[in-house]
Amino acid sequence: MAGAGRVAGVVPQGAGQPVVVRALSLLGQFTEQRRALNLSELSRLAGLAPATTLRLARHLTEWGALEKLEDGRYVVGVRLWEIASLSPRGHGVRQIALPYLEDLYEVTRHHVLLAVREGSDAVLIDRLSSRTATEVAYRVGGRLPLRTTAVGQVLLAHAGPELQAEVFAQPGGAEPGSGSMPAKDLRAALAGVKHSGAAVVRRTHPSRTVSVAAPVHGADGDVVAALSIVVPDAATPAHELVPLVRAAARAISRNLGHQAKASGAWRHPPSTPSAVSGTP
Amino acid sequence: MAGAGRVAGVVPQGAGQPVVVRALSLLGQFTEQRRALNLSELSRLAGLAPATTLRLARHLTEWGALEKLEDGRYVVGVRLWEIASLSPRGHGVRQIALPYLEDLYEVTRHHVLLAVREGSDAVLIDRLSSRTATEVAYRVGGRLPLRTTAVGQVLLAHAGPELQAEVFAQPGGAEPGSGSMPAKDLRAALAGVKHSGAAVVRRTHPSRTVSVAAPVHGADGDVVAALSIVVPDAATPAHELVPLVRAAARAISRNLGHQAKASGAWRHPPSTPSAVSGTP
DNA sequence: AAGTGACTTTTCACTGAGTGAAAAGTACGA
DNA sequence: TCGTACTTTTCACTCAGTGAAAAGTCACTT
Repeated sequence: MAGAGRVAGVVPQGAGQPVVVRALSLLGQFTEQRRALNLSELSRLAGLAPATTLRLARHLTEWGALEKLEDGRYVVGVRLWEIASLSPRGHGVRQIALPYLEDLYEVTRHHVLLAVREGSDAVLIDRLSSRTATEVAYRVGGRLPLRTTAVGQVLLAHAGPELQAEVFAQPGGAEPGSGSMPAKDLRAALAGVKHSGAAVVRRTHPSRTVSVAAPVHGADGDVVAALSIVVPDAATPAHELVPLVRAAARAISRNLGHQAKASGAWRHPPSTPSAVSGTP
Repeated sequence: MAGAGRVAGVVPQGAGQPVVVRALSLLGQFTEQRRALNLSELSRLAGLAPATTLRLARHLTEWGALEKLEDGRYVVGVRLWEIASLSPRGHGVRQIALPYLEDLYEVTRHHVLLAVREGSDAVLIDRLSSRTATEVAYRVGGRLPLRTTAVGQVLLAHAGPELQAEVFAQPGGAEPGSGSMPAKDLRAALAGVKHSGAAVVRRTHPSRTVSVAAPVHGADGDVVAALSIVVPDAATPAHELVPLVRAAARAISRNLGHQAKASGAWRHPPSTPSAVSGTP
């Protein structure tokens, strides 16, 4: 593959990456702000030749990963959404956690968040919010920074040292309204998070809020997700929320098979379809 | 690409399909029952050589479409889930419809479903259910038949004639508890659905239920989704539910930009980020 | 009607990315 | 120690994928 057109001796290929990755990178160009892209946008953003982009986009469309609108633009397809709903760390934890999130929400009537780690970010898996609660910055499916959010700090505190080092090395601190925390302070904060079993983060933007997050453990003891509640500052003091959030997080962990005679839970659905698989 | 190993003149490749599609077909092997697959299962199910499967699975993993567990098995990754959450017909309609689904649920306390069409099936986009409501057969992200479900009949009634023909040609009728409807009766039923603006379907399995579904229209007038309520038989008579469901469906349609001076809605997020994009 | 600019799609000669049989490595149980 | 099943590496072969260029399409402008 990869030719130089008609003239010989020209630059061969677009990238050193395999076709499959290049095709997937097209999917990666879609964002919250850019939910529909035309061919030239896709081509430009992904850095691929138009002809190549067209062919790949067609293959993706053929399978259902993309859909083509009548105006020629492409959007992410339902088929992809369908497959993605099988993601254990996506809809999987969500299904198990949902009832507990609802309990927490019913009791407090504030925002309740569930997030998992993906690379050096957190991804928001679910959010319950009343229309009257304070404004929140993040949407389901969106990414959150690890440094400046409560869920992020919980996930970071329990992550491997390599990841922590990577995050510390990042520029960071640019998040508005959270006060750019010096690297040393953050390291200390993470230690505190690990000991206390909860992270407390204050923000001033987009509104004055306090977030309290706690870790959710999987069957093997790893931290697989973080649960958090976001309340307006000056509401219930944080130290009263900590036990509430920790208790809910523990309940979810137990349902995931944590410390429960290694029942397998969502890590072994074929043998024990008890936990994740069912329709509640 | 595609070689015959060392010996010359042997069958060349695994399939006539492009690499990208073959890679995506690996994703397609994951189902509700099989959320984690090892290499040989993937290889066998997809009909690809082990070496090829390994390479493709690695590429998918590299990008995040798959994740590899410590036991060597693969699962669908959060990155894919993240991208899929940008699907206008997936999370897109869901976001807009959710408040109305909630209203319907609050008022009736029965199952509320939202589904879109994907190929010759319906895909369940969202479901609200109390723990006390009747049993339902389907899960979010799962597929529903078009012939035998209320949402399916709504989607089918408003689909193009080619699709209708295709569905009529299928074996069908094998769904338990819905009474295999003769093709002619179904065709008549669909006409009724189109006129009355609602589909009513009775089931006896897994429990005795009545479903009432109504169409949701997009900005351009097409039916983009179907909304339905599922109540135990002998509860509120169906004819009383029809106006309720239709009203909710119309409210959602309006929010999608239906008949509202072609505001664009979710089909044109870049220009008018009003509807789908926001975090409610 | 003819011209302009931007986008999509087709064409085609070239070649290295992808292929899969076979072999080697790994893990587990008898 | 041997046997079985799965994962991973190797490697000679070649065709699927590539992208520059050209052609087609569409919406505006003059």
